[in-house]
Amino acid sequence: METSKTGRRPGTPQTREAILEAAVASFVESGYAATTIRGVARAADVDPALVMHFFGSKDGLFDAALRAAMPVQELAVVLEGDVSSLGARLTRRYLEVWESPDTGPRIRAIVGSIASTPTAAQIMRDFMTGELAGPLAKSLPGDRPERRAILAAAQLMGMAFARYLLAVEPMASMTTDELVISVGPSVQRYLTGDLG
Amino acid sequence: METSKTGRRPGTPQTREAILEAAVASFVESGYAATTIRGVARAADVDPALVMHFFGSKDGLFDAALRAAMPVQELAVVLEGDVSSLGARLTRRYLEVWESPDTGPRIRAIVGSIASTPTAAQIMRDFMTGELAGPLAKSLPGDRPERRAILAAAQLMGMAFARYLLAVEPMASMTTDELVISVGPSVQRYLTGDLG
DNA sequence: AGATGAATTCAACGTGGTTGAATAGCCCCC
DNA sequence: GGGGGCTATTCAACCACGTTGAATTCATCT
Repeated sequence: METSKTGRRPGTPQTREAILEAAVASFVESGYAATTIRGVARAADVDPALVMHFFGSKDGLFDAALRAAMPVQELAVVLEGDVSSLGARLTRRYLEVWESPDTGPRIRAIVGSIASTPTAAQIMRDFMTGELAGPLAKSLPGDRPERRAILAAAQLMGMAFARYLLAVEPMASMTTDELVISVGPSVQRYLTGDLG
Repeated sequence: METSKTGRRPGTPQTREAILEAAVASFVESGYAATTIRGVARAADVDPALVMHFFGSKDGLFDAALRAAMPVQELAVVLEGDVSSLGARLTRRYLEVWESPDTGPRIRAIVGSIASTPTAAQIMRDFMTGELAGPLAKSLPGDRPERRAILAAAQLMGMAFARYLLAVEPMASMTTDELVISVGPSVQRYLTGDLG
């Protein structure tokens, strides 16, 4: 007899994971706009409506695909150690996250999609406050630690934005060490210096 | 007789400008994704195909609408005066551009659309190098002026990104003066300080 | 065995960007 | 002063996309 087309497939369904995997790949490689639900469905060998069934909307898919994949990856590990050299350590660690082959592309996909999707801005906001500035503020000795932390985070964002998204020269071709030496002290000033 | 539907309209055609105006308004108010060629055409009381005829594609329309509208607006005016306090002046001027009711929304529209459209990144790159870092580098006394200028520009971008696009706290609710006092010295360090 | 619920597909709708052909007004040249 | 060519303008259509609703099949619980 014919293999049935519609209805539930036999066997244990891990289709949801397959869809997510295909979605992450597409969002990372092609960005939000160029990623289509139909394309993801095709890649996962599945009907487009099934993607909707699981994730509700294209935005929901983006959310599920990239929020889970955000690097909770031990950015806080650099907080241990003396705070007088935290600026350099933090700058270096941050650069590593943007350059790592698995975390970097995802971050770029999220940051690049800000304003096209409402979720992207929310993910980024959650990351900056919850993941970066939050823990950072807790380990700062001076006054107004939240302000210090967010100023440092903003400086790091700007550096990454210019270097990895815009790839503007001569920022893009500086070495990591040069960046740490150049930017680190500014970060350090936000963390422990005089803010007026 | 009937007024003709198709063919050229009588009178001097300044339709192109009307389309551009409608496009700027829509891009600024609604962003790139939510702006539709059909909607712009409707607002300009014109057929969608005419928009294509003039601007080639949605991306071309975006380019024409917002590149021309970018603030060549005297960012270089702050370059006059002593370079020892340039950091503060530049920071203040930059904030003004992002906060001005006519330039601010346009910049936000462009920056927010990066990666959805290839043009947005190009516009932003041109702005950072040609408009900001370029003239800045020429008026710097120290070594590696291009690097100094781009580091300062990146710092300013990060501040604006966190404050105006993400609106992350406590960055969004700081006053302009507080920002100038906090961020100005970091910019100053990039311009004239020791970079290692 | 029957019922319930979840997984899966199909077909369709509406909208959006884009295209190709067609028409109508303007201007230049003989 | 009439004809040819350029440009502005519209119309109709195409195709891909996000999304929806009903239908079907499988797994599981009672």
